[in-house]
Amino acid sequence: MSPSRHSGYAPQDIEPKWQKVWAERGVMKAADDSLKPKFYNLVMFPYPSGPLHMGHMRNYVIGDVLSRFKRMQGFEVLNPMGWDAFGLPAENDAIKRGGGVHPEDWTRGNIAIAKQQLGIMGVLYDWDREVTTCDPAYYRWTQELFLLMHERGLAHRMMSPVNWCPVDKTVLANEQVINGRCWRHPEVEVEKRDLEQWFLRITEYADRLLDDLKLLDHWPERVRLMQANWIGRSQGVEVEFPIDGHPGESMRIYTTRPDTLFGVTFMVLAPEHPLVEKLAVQSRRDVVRQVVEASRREREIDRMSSEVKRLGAPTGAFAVNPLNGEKVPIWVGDYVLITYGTGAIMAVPGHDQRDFDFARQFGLPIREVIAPPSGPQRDLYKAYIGAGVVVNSGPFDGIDSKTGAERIADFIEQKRIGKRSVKYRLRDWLISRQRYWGCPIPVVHCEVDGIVAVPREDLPVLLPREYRPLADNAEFWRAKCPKCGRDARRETDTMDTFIDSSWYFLRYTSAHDKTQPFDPELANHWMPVDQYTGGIEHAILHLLYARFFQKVLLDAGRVDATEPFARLFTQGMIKRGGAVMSKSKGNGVAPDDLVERDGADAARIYELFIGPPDEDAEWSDAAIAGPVRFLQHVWRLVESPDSFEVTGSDVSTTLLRRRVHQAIRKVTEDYESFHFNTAVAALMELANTLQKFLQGGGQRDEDWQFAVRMLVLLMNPMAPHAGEELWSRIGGTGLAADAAWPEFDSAAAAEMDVTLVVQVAGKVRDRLTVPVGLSEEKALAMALASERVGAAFDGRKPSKVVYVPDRLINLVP
RNA sequence: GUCGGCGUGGCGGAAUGGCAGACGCGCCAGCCUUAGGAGCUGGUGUCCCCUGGACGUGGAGGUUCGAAUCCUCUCGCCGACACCA
Repeated sequence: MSPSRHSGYAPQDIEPKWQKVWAERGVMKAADDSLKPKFYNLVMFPYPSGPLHMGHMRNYVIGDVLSRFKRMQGFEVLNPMGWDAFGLPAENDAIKRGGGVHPEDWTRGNIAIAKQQLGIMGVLYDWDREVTTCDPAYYRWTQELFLLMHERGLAHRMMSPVNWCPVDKTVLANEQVINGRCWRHPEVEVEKRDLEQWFLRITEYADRLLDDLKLLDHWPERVRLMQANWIGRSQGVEVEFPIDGHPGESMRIYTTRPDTLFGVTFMVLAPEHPLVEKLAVQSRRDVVRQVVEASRREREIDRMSSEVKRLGAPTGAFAVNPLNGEKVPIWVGDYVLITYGTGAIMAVPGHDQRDFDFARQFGLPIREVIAPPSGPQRDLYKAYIGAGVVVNSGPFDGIDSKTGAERIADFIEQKRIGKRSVKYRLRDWLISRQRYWGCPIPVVHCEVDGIVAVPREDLPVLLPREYRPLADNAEFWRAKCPKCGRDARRETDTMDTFIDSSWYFLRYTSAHDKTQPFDPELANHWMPVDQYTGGIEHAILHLLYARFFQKVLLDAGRVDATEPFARLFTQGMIKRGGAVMSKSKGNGVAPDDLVERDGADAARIYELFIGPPDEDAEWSDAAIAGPVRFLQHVWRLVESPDSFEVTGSDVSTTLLRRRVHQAIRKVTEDYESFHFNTAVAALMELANTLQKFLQGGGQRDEDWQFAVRMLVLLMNPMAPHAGEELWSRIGGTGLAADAAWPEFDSAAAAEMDVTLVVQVAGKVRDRLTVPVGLSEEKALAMALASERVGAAFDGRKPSKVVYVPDRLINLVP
């Protein structure tokens, strides 16, 4: 059934019409040379994995509302769109279908569908700037940026343990490892193999990535916190422990608690630590090797439980505590990570829970060196990890642990047995993927010259059309060394797709540049992105990588902005049936069906009205009726105001004017602050006021015309098709999309009378209608004159009066 | 375990120190109507001695003239990270 039957509102008729007009007139084309202030509005580009559902669409609707709003406010808006088109799902899907579909065809097909879906939702972009990361015209510049990283010493090859499926004989991405098993062969455990991999040295930027978070005061606090935790800077001390009986050999450890150095009762090496083999005494070698092997396998299996039994064995060697000369045993233990700090620790079971558990399990001694302020009694089941007074620590006894940590660190540096040091949990970024559907890494391996970059003029290194691993494609990997001309082997790894998305926002600023990744002048004109909108799932990786790229490009003199995204908004997910809407769960709502039944405008408004956009929301199939009725209501108000019966109401012309100006103020503020749900509510209220005005027999004079015009313009960013149609029907000049945003008149918006709440001891006793700005004396007199209040005081004076003008008066007896 | 977020009618939510429940969904009653899943009017937190009043924002305490809002503790749900020395 079409809603048109009763209100005349027929979205199916008007929506395609205006979509065509917007496209023909290039409404969302951004001019590089405009005199208007620029506004770069960016929505995270999608991975085209299939048709979009209303969960995805929320993001694009929010972005579109903002673009349209900012345009009407007089900004030159850059609002581009593209496709994060490389990646595993394309290959997985091809595999699922027996290899029948080429990843590229699958991807291009999905792009075409998604693009069409955005179109029918009335979401506009400057499609002239469209980028697709799997286009050679794009990835050629991804390769160029890789070369830039390589030249700057930021891209390097290094041995690294990777996940290896023994059946497929291939490396797996982390996402393809499920509970330590291959996603396609759950019967076999994944192995760790050491392979040479490409890394980007993001750790060199750890400090700046952390410190510059302070500049991002328009980012959500929690995203900044997540990034700070991910980078994980800690300050501590590295200390050398000489090894007993191995002159010249020492064990370097890192600790954030130098105040506990006198509490060391043993040392632990990570199983992968090179000293393990060297130090293990003959009689211990087999046991130690067993632990190393077992922990190697253990690593792969989900270790969610904190009650895991530790793996460990003594090496038989001893280290000497450089502070007190004590000999302590060196163990190997699976709880020490080779990837953090020095891969070796001093164990202080008295004041570290993990060391405590290990000591308990293996019967190692525990010594107290920090006395808790609460007294000397110690919990036998856990370590005391708090601050206190240093004890059993020779010359440092008696000082508080915080000062003690500094004194001992000073002492260590004076004696040259160690130094203060900063560590990060952030690792270098492993970007190699042994996968077909990705951007080829543009280097060649030559037996004589080693790793040689492909010269820029030879870019792009084209991904062959033939779908099979690049390492198996001799036509691809057979190459000549660019330096010496000998036969060489082309790199067959492709890049992590997060690289493609780390610079796409720069490409939009000059999407057709044939000589460079982006034109620095245009990039500097548009950057930074004024508003970036996307899912919270990208709070860490994508946003960190993009910030890293921006800083590298800043250092290379290619961009001026320190940070790429000035303002960030992370929208919540749409759930249905309690689960996040997704293709795999089959609970997605297709925009196509909604558009057909209720129209794009109703679908858009419902998505905005569903709740605060930064929070998750539960989809209701029934609740879209509200937005549908709202649009019909507005249509009827504008197109057939005579159809409202005059039944009497008290909405005067003055009140109508006032409500209109209040709505302008409210809706403008709500758009600015992303409170779209309350913006919709404000427009619904305005429509209800217009109806009351008609029912009160209000004349359709200038004030009425003004009210209608404002209603249409205010709703236009959210319901642009109905907005355009009504705008043209009421004789608006040009497109509503190009109309100037309404300004409110604060005098016209001001109320004459307000409701003053009268409280006695904080309880509401009466409500008085009083003029704005009433004096306290008059308010008090009126309050006491009130029957229900006067009775409570019976002629006595209140002991206290709290008066909040235009709001309330509270009388305390 | 660590960090963070959220708990308000039957439902989505509004109110960020000042009238709790705006706006909408659903529901109830009525009107109109050859019947539409339309439109219009009124109602819709709980309870009571019902022109009024008491209680009410997960729970317990606190600060304040006044708390959904701030503080402490606690319970529940969700998310991120997870042996980071």
